[in-house]
Amino acid sequence: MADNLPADTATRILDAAEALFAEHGFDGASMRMITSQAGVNLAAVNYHFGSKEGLFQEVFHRRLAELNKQRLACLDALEAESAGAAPKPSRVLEAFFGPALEMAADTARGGATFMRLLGRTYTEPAEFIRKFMAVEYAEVVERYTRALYAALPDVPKAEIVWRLHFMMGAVSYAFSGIDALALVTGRFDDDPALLKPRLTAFLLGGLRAPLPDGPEGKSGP
Amino acid sequence: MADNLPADTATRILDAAEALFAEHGFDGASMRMITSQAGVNLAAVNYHFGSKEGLFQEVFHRRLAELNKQRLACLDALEAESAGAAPKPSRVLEAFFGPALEMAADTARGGATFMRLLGRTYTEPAEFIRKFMAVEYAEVVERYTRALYAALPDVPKAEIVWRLHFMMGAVSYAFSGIDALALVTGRFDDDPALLKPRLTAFLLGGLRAPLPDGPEGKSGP
DNA sequence: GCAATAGTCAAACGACCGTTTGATCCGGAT
DNA sequence: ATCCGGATCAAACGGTCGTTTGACTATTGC
Repeated sequence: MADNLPADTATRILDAAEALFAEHGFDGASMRMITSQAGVNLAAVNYHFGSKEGLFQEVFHRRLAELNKQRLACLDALEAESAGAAPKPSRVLEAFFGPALEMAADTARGGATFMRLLGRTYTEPAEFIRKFMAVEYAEVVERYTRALYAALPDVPKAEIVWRLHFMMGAVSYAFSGIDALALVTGRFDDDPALLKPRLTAFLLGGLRAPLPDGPEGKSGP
Repeated sequence: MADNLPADTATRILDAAEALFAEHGFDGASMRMITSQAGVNLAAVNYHFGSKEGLFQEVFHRRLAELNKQRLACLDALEAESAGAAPKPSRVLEAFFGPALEMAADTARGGATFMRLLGRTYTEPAEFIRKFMAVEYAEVVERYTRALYAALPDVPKAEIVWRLHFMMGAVSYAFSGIDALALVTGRFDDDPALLKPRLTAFLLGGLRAPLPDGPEGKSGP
């Protein structure tokens, strides 16, 4: 059951917890499952992370800190490149979802596992989870909503917030990837590398869709 | 803790379970929480539903059977109306997501609660859940994918399946509605009745988006 | 060489889990 | 009046949960 690479005890716990939380959820993955898969003593989790909740938070912080740092760097580069002018919506979307999609494609270092976990965690309303997710995402969401406001001046801001909401739903669902559909339609045999262009095309179409009530309002270029 | 309306014992259990599963998940909602909220004896669940899993399945079957019956009826009506010709994509989408959105707006009779539960359950990979979800959805998905193939002859079938996948993600995420975003951007003060036009506009934009790789392919009218 | 510290370990803690049991109640058929 | 089956009930079952304890080991600083 132990990992191939011994590594640090805390790291082995984080890796095992990431995989088991993704598969069974927070309540469904027990401390004994986690520690035995990590090949460490049961008490090690409480020693290194204080509690099961502390472990859960650290599993997320380890990945999200890196992911959101990349997202901010991408946006910085994009804004520097188009000095002063508003970047195109497609570029903003790519800056936001690109790093996540790359992480989702990284099956070797556990990125894919984490994105599955992230996808299913978005829909879990446990309070301690919502709390630290809000903290972890605060800066990124703030910067990107402002970038989208500038990129889509014709679309009302409230509409943009909603659509960002919808987009994150589509993405996290694509990650959690349990394929409720695939169970019915038969498994996709497609190359998973095709997910990125397909998803971004879909998201961009939704982001720039005509406004609901009013006339056949146009939107981005 | 007991409900206002005494009603049938089995029904009271189903109502309480629906709410508690939505809030805490399958593992997080215990039998004792459910039965005490329903105001019934602990053993009543096993007597009426056999097991906790049986209860969970029945919570879903009660709502999904009705929901999918409506969806099939909507599609029947749509196909009868446009005799022979392929219905417009927007009409197909409305037939599919309309009943779900109406149920989500029904806060009085618990429909909204169930749709939150449904949203978070899509991302839970527990095997017994995936099994009966596949059974429950089989006919509806089969009929609607065929309808979308006909409605969007220019879009490759694989692409349509993917996009249906993305759309269900956006919708279920909108339902689970814990508003990971709202935590950061501040709560939406908007009328929840505006969700339907906003969501359908977004979905239609995504469904008819230009294809990813090839030329600037057009799609539906 | 020795004290101090960080890490690991087996074992146990009380609490809660889903399920089962057997007694008890009750309305309708015999 | 009696029996019967469905429904409800308090109580208990064996297990598993997250966490804590206290002893033991290895490493560090002086």
